[in-house]
Amino acid sequence: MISKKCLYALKAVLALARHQGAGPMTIQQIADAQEIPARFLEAILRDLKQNGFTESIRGKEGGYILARPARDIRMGDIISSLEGPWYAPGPETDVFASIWEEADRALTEVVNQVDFQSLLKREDKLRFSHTPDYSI
Amino acid sequence: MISKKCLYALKAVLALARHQGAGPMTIQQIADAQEIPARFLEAILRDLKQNGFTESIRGKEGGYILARPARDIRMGDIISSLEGPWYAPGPETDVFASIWEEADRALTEVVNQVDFQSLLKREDKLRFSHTPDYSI
DNA sequence: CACTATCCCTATTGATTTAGTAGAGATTGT
DNA sequence: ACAATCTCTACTAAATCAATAGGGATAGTG
Repeated sequence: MISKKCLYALKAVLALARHQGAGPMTIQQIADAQEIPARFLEAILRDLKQNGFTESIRGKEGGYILARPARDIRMGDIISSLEGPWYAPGPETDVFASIWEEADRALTEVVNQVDFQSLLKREDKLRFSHTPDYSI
Repeated sequence: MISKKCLYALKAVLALARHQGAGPMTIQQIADAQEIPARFLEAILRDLKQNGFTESIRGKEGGYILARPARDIRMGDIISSLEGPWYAPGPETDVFASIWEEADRALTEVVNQVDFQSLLKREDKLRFSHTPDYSI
């Protein structure tokens, strides 16, 4: 099962992507926007920073920004940096090994095809289709 | 990460597939063949039975057999019966939901293409290619 | 019938991971 | 100096995982 930590990280990066160009976002802002426990998010953002996805500005007026354009960050990048590999590539060469590898490739291919720019677009479309239309 | 329980289950079914037609295999035999803790395997085989993959014969001369031909049992069947879904299909329709679904499909497709008859074949080939050849 | 090898069921345990929380420190703009 | 921010280490409660334990039920055999 995909961990909450990873889900939170994805949401946080999405929030930062949406905010890109508008200065840094504080942990609290991200936490509020995405309903993530702030103290937990703090640790997650530190991880993301260590992995080169975000940069931080300290002190007053500080916060987090994306280290590169949303277009250049893929879901798969975030996931694989936070989750360990989902199967153990042990030294034993049993029958299953090659299948785990193939499954891993299939999974990776899907999440690597989605960058955060396209996620923003997807989100916009979703919002559009879910917003009730009260006009007459 | 794929659980040991699931790995053990796959190995157990593989052992039963190899033994098919030769009467029931005891828990202990399977445990020995696949290096699985016998008491743990016991619980796993009960699960497999409940899910319709194996049948058991009680009493002396008893043991486990596959409930259907190896050809008709796929890796994916075993996995999805033992592991919960690897992502939580919640009611929230966020941007990620459709991607998790796609990833799930990709994964399922891989493991559903492999049945235990073909695993036996693969294993034979592996053995062949790994057996040192001492002839001169 | 007694015996023994087997599966069957419930409960318990120890280790690890997950999902946070707490408290104090360092940095920066005003 | 002050306040708002990030930074770091440590701690904890709950859940899950990987078994283990102790009987019970069943069936073949002499």
